[in-house]
Amino acid sequence: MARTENVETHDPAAPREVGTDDLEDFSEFAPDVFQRGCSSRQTLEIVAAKWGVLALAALRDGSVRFNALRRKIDGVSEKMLSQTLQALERDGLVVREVRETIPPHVEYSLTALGTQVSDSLASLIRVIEDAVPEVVEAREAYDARKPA
Amino acid sequence: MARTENVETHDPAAPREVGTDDLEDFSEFAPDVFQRGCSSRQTLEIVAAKWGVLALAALRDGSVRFNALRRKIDGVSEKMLSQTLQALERDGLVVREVRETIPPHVEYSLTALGTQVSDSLASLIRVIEDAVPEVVEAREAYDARKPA
DNA sequence: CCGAATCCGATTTGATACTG
DNA sequence: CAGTATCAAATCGGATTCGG
Repeated sequence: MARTENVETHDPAAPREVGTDDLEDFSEFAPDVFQRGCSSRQTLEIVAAKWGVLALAALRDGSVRFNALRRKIDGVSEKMLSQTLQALERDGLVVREVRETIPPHVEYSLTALGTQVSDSLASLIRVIEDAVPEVVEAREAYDARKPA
Repeated sequence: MARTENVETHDPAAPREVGTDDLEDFSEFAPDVFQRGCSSRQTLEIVAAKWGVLALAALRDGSVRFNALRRKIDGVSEKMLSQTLQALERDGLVVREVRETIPPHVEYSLTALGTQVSDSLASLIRVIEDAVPEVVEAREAYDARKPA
């Protein structure tokens, strides 16, 4: 019974929206993404969250500033990008470097681990982008079968 | 302004929770996951959704029945698994085969495209599982820096 | 200019119950 | 067995506000 006791409906003092689950620590066991609570599953949920893939992919170019990332990733809000980057930084996939200039200058880049992950994602993205015609066709066929 | 006019707070008659965005059709353009509305981005959001990765990974073993998938993917609800599989089927990554017996017998398997995607995901998962010790350490360091 | 914190509606999620 | 329906709760995400 190490689950949270936080039963307060919608606690506003909890800025823990992306990838900050606090289930049990499974780090002693063989990592298995299929087991919930496993660290690897937690990391997967951050990486494979709505903005995680795109953030990691966008960082392959090298070091990128916050607003440059924001512009590149169409549709992301400041809040979600910020949260996503924080979660990725916490898991050691991304580094955040602050240059104390005026105006401030913050750059994000990949760690070695982040680069490995990003490489896998790049291959995933390539497959998906190349498959667009096929996917569109599949969708049309599916929707024709199930118009309901 | 082609966005939905569905302003009714929480319309229960809308079973469109996974991967059924209805933005514009970008299929004429060069696919770019960074552009919202692009088909490739829609597919990515299904694949890289909370349960998409695990479902595709779980299907690498071959043809699997619904409840077997459900047992393998710890924590998934029937509803989400069902929605995820439907979305994946719609995009042509998964095939659903029904055997009209009593009791019913439904098997899911990967298409050729689904297999390609799943291969990328397998590599991603391997990286993440192998990195668990590193990630756990990174988390501790991060939390020590920012206990607030 | 960079980004974090707060507020709050909308969407997604998941337990449970129910159907073919 | 393989889902769908229902509803409450959690999460998301945009707008705005605040701080360095």
